[in-house]
Amino acid sequence: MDERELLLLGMLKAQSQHGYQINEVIEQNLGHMTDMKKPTAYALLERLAAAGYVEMRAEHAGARPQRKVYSITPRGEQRFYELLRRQLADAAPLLVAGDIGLMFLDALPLEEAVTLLCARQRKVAERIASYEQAPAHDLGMGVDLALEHALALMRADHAWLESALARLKGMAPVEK
Amino acid sequence: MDERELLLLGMLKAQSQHGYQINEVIEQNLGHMTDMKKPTAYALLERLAAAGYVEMRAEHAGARPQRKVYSITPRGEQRFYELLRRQLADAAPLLVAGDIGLMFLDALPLEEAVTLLCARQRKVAERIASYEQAPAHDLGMGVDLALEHALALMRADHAWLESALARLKGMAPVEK
DNA sequence: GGGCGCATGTAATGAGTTACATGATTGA
DNA sequence: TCAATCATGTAACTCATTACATGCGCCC
Repeated sequence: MDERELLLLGMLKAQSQHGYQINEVIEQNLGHMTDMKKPTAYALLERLAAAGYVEMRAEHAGARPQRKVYSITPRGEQRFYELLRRQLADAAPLLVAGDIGLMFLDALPLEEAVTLLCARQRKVAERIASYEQAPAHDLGMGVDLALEHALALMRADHAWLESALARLKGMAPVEK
Repeated sequence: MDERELLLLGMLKAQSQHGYQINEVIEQNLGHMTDMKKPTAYALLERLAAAGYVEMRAEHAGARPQRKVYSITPRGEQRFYELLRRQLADAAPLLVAGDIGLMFLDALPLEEAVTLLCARQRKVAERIASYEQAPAHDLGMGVDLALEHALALMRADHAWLESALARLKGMAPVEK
C-alpha cells in the first residue's frame, strides 16, 4: 500500500496531473510495475489530499469535463522522500504465490507435474519477452532500473524452472 | 487468496488437524511460504467448511479445551487438485513492491541511493541465510522445491543489486 | 493462586476490486 | 445521431489485519 502512495506522489512530483491522466500512464506505461486499478487511484488521491500531501484544484478550462488537477505539496515531498528511503532500504519478503503450489507438487503424477510446470515456464518466457520490448523510459532512468530488476528476477525464475524440470524428467521414466 | 485455500486444503489432505495445530505449523515451519495470520486461517477454515470442502467435528476428548478437527472431504480433494493444477501452470505477475522505489531512485543524491541499496542488499543476504538453514522438510519433497525456488529468486535479487551498485558507484565520483 | 500454553474466536478497521453510474464532447 | 473517449466517481462486496476477549488445564 505504501508503494502505491509512493507511486502517486512520485508521479505528481514529476508533474501535476489529473486523475485520468495518472490512470492512463499507469495502464499504458506502468502495467508492469503495479496493478492498481482506477477507482483505487482516485480514492488514494483523495486520501492524499485529505492528508495534505497533495493539493487539488478544479479546472473546467476550455476542455470538456471538469477535471481535478493534483499537485504535490511541500509536506507531500517530505512524505515522498520518507517513503522512498524506506522502500529503497527495505527488502520485501518476496512471497511468490506459486510457491504454495510447488509445495504440493508430489500430489500429482510426475508426468502431469512436468506438463504443468512447462506451461508455467512458457508463460514466464512470454512475460520476459513482453518486458524486453517495453516502451522506453518515460519517467527517468529509474524506471529502466526497475524494469531491469524485474527482468532479472523473471530470468532467474525461468532458469530455475529449467533446472527443476530437468530433474523431474530425470526421475520420471524410472517407474514404468 | 487462492493460494491460502490451497495451503489449508493441502495440509488437511496430508492429515486432519485442528486450527491451532495448523497455525502452529504455519508459524513454525512455513513462515517463509506464507504470511497468513491466525484469525485469517480460522476464518478461512470456516469458509471452507461452509463450502463443503472440509468437515468439522468437535472433539473435547481427554485433552483440555474443546477443539475442532477439520478433515478434507471428497469435494475438497477435487477442489485441491483444481487449485493445484491452476497454480502450478500459472505464472504469477511477480510484482515486487520495492521496484516502485527503484523507479524514483534518481530523486536522491547518488551517494545516498547507494547507501540505501546496500542496506537492502544486506537484508536480502540475511534472509537468504535464514532460508538456507531452514528446518528440513516436513510435508514432503515439494516443500524443498518451493524453498529452493524462493532461494533462487533471492539470490538473483542479491546478484542484481550487486551489479546495480557497481554501476551506480562507477558513476558517482565523476561529479565532485 | 498465578502465569503459561492450549484453543477458539470477535469487533473494528481499512484496503482493494468489480460492476455500475453519470455526463459532457467529438468525430463519423 | 450514435459511438467512442474524456473524466469522475459510488455501492456492494470480499479479504485481511490488529487488538482484544475468553476460558480451561497444568505446573510451580
